[in-house]
Amino acid sequence: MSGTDRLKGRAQARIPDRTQKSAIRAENERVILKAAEEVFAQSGFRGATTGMIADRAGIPKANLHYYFPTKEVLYRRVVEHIFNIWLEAANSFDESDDPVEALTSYIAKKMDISRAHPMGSKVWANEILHKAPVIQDYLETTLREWTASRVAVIERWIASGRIAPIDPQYLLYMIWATTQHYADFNHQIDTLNGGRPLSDAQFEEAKRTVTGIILAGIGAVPPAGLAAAGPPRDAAARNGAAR
Amino acid sequence: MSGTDRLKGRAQARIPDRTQKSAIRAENERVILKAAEEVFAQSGFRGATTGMIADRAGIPKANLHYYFPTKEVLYRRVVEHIFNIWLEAANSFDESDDPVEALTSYIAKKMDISRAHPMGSKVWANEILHKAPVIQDYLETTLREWTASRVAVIERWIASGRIAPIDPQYLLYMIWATTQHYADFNHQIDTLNGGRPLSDAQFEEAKRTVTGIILAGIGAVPPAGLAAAGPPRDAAARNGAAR
DNA sequence: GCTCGATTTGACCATTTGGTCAGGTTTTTC
DNA sequence: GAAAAACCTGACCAAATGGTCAAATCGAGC
Repeated sequence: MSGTDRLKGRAQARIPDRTQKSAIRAENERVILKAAEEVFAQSGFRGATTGMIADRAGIPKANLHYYFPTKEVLYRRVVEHIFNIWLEAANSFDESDDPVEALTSYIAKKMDISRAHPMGSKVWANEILHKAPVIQDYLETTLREWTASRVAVIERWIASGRIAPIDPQYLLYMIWATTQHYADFNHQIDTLNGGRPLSDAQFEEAKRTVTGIILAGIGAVPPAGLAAAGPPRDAAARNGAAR
Repeated sequence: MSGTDRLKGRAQARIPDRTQKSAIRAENERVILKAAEEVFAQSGFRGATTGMIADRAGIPKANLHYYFPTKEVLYRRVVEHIFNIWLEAANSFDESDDPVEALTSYIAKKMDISRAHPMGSKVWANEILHKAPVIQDYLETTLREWTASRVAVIERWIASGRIAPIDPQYLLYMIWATTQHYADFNHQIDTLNGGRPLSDAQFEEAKRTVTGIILAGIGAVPPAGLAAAGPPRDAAARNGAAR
């Protein structure tokens, strides 16, 4: 489980330094990784068997082991994939220096990821739940740096009086928790929604609600529906429409 | 995994109807359940082995199977235990009909549970992540009813203008997600906190931040630190302050 | 201090599972 | 078009694991 030691397997050294992998290999790896993501999400690292993954990918187990020497290597690849998607979303945080715009776009992006990649998010959640045996190094480097720099951004917002003085760290956790909840706990959400997944409209409403509560919660914008006395556009419009 | 069929095992019928179980049995079950909660939280249902649980409980594996015939029975007992704690917290939602008081106390209670029972929360998260193979029935009955009734309460708050018109369902999800995050993702939080767990003071700050953002977010209270100028209540004052 | 049910446990078993391997087939390269 | 490399796969193996069992020990009531 250490993850630092590698290349002890035999197949590893067989790949020279060529950057170009054959089309067959690329396609098969893609199929296997997709299957692996689903099975790992559904069953966890331990619960997933290479047999299950191979079946779902439509290939014999021995073939899977031809491309990925061990279950652990395969799992690590899946987790790295998720983390890259997560990082991509992270960029939308910097789209603007305005808190309303930046947070709106970041939250929307994270919500969209939860909807588009629920499996990946679950794998990530599982990994953290089990103390990140495979990706602890990412947490301590990339994630730590990203978080620190965004905390700084939020602190500037506070200093310039654009949002209320809340602790940035806990605001970020709140955003992460809330957005990922729609992926990780989607089974619970579906069950409470009468056993059906949220419709597109419902999901958009959830997104609006989440964004609205957070923005209003940090004083970046007035709470929806209240403050109706003000000017025509902005909050007043939301009053009647919502719900 | 269905959960509806039981009593097919042989050991089940051995327990008559007596309500009183021997002191030895009670104590051993307690120790085993505690160990099981930790191991299931750390490794998931599949990743946990009865051997690991027995070791942690300090008894031979065969002895564990004397008290709990199968791993599944043991797991179910653990999950039921968590669910009961969760339900207990749920009551604090009804402590007051005032949104500020009710939500403050509910959020505080849920945060405290995350801190006091992180293992239990993780087991629950794991269970939902894997589509609730064991507790689907709870989701469809108790949880569904509880949620519906609290949605109604929140709707009354909205109707009487005490909070902004947000969708109650998504507010609840937000509270659940955020509070449970401190248990389920505590490893990530610890890592971002320099590898150390949150101190009591930090945790209280987190609790305040979460409560503050949510209450302000739904317009139950002005955002901390802002809106200090205007009239005491009335959201209109917040309008200009923001942004 | 005897009896009988409750408890304890080492040894054991069947199944599952990650991973290997030898030998075959296909694709690429020259 | 043939040699080399890449790819494929049925059969197999050692280790791990959930669960069983028979025999031993303990404990409360008489």
